[in-house]
Amino acid sequence: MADDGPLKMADVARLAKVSMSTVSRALADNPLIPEDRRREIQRIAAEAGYVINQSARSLRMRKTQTIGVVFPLGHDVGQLISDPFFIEMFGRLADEITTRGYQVLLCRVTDTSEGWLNRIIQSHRQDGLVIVGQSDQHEALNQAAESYHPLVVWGGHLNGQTYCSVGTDNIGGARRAVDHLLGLGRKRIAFLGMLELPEISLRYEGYVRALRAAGIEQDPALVIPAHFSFETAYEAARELIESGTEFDAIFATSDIIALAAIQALAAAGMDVPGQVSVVGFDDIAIAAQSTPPLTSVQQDLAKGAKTIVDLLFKRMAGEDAPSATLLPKLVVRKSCGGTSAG
Amino acid sequence: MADDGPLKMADVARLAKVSMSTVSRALADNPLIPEDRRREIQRIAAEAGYVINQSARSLRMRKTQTIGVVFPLGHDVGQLISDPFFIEMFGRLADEITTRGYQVLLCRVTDTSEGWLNRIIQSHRQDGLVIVGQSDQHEALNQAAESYHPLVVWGGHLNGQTYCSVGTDNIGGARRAVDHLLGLGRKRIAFLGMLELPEISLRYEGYVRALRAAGIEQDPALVIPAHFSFETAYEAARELIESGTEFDAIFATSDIIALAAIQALAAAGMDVPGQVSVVGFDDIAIAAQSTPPLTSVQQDLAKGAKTIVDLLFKRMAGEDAPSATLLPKLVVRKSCGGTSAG
DNA sequence: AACGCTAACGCAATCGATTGCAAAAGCAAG
DNA sequence: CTTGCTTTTGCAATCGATTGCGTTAGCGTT
Repeated sequence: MADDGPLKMADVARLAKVSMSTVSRALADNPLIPEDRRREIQRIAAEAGYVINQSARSLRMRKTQTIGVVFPLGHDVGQLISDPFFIEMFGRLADEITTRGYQVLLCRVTDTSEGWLNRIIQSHRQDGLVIVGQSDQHEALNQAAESYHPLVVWGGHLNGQTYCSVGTDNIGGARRAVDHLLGLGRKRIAFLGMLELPEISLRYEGYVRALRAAGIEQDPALVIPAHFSFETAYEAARELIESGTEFDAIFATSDIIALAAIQALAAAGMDVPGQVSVVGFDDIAIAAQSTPPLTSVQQDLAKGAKTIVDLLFKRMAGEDAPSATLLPKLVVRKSCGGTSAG
Repeated sequence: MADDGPLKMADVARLAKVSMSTVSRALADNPLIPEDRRREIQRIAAEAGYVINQSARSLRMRKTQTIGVVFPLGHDVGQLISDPFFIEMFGRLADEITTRGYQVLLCRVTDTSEGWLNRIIQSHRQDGLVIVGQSDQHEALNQAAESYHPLVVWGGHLNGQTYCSVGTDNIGGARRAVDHLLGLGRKRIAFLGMLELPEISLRYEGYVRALRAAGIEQDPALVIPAHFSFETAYEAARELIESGTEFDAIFATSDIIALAAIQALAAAGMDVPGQVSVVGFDDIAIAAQSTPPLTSVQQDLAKGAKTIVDLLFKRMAGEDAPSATLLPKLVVRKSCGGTSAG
């Protein structure tokens, strides 16, 4: 019984024959109320099926017990968050956040006009923000971070960056991947990815450095723009193949792009790793299962997510947490030939 | 300038030299305020970087512009939401929800003690709920639906169900899959899945009906409990193989389980589809990419998500939307032999 | 009995918006 | 200049909790 109308705290107070103040304090386990009475009130509230109205609580306390997770997608707007990498990151973040007793609000940004981030921040819907991927919003992030502290970004560490970020050493990871290909004797290495994205441009930097260190001249024809979706990446790879440009290896800036490239190569009758070696980035779960299994630069998402959330909570507590960089690891599988040559 | 302190509506009122009431109405595009004045006030607010505080708004309006998406996971508690099927469903739901101007709150239920659903509902953090998968909470759902209307469940349609659900015809889908295996001449068909979950038990029902219709006696030794995670499913398949029980086909109740089974079979030196045919369920993206490509019962998630959200919004508007069933489709690939025999 | 001190408790203000209702302003007709 | 009507505008109550501060109760001393 008594589960008809939505119960308010005043109702519980009436039931327990005390004031609202006392109920509020009792439910909050405030030691101002003697322990036995606290228990009693909690029991009465639970029995009546009473639950604190979070809207009211949030307003009064000026906190929501909620963390917003944002995927800017300044590029690829309106798309489903489909890349397994993002998805896994989201899952891990959700785990870390809920473990700490907070809720997760997914913010899909559909309107990236001037001030989009400020609009999210000022809505006060969340106590802190995780931004997954800088997209092309570096400047907006810098600006927002100036006055809003509880904010951590997953992405590369860029020049003139004032916000707190957590990310893999993109340059180093790419460098290691390309070095590996070079070690296998590959010389015409194609680069697939969108240079407009900061993280990708860092990977490009690693690619360039590896080539330079090996004394190999880089060929602009080998740098191909490719989005994160399977279809567009497949298309990009197909064009590379049909262009007639010679190449003996592909460094793809995400596993999805790598897998799409392998399919495109197979469709064109080219053997992987016989004719072309392929390396991906992220080391998502499917990488190990594909045919052939994919060599990839592994990002430790579990650790990344934990670091992000740790830093965020520090910042929410007013401390000033610094950015962090994770070390990538090259996982060698069959897609690039020799099991561990080089 | 003027982006230091969090602006309140009263501040905007002062800037615009009108009362708060007028600002509130202007920002809400209330025709009570003449259009030109509305525009003017909106401009002033935007320029000042003002954003409505959602906590306050939610409290007063008794609505949050937020939909909660819940993964009960009564089984497998504490796990990351890792199954690609759930993930894709989440992404599609998020798309449908944000498209309608609502936010998405992910509710990971960590405490399934008595009244967990009521606790979510009464917190008033959301205007409506989508529950993904009944888990083992059929009764709790039935009870909650009695007094809480804006709630739609993804899952099977069960006996004595009073809540609104959207789901694939599980019995029919399973029936079609098993019929296909039978058509290939398979007779010893193993069933991998957790019967405790309502949807899976419906798929079992389809499995049983198919066998019965073919006049084949079912063998309890062929029914193997298997969770949704790759590792546990792999273990389950390995045990089936090592048990020595003879079988020439596997009907897996999810693609992840099917993929794990294929790996386990390969590890045991058994050929798919030569010796054993395998069929999965869901037709997730990887299914087409695996080796061999997986035959699977396709669930149309895009349509499912749209239907769920459509029904939910109808219910939020007070209408009484009925449950819906989607028709599954068997996608035949190489993992079960003949390209389309049967 | 009077006093002092602490432990419990409740009053009422507060968080920041929305909105019913009444007042004010604007305008046309008499 | 009234009167009567419509269009604008603002006052003040409200949503449902939390909490600073003052009051009351309870108990031990002298």
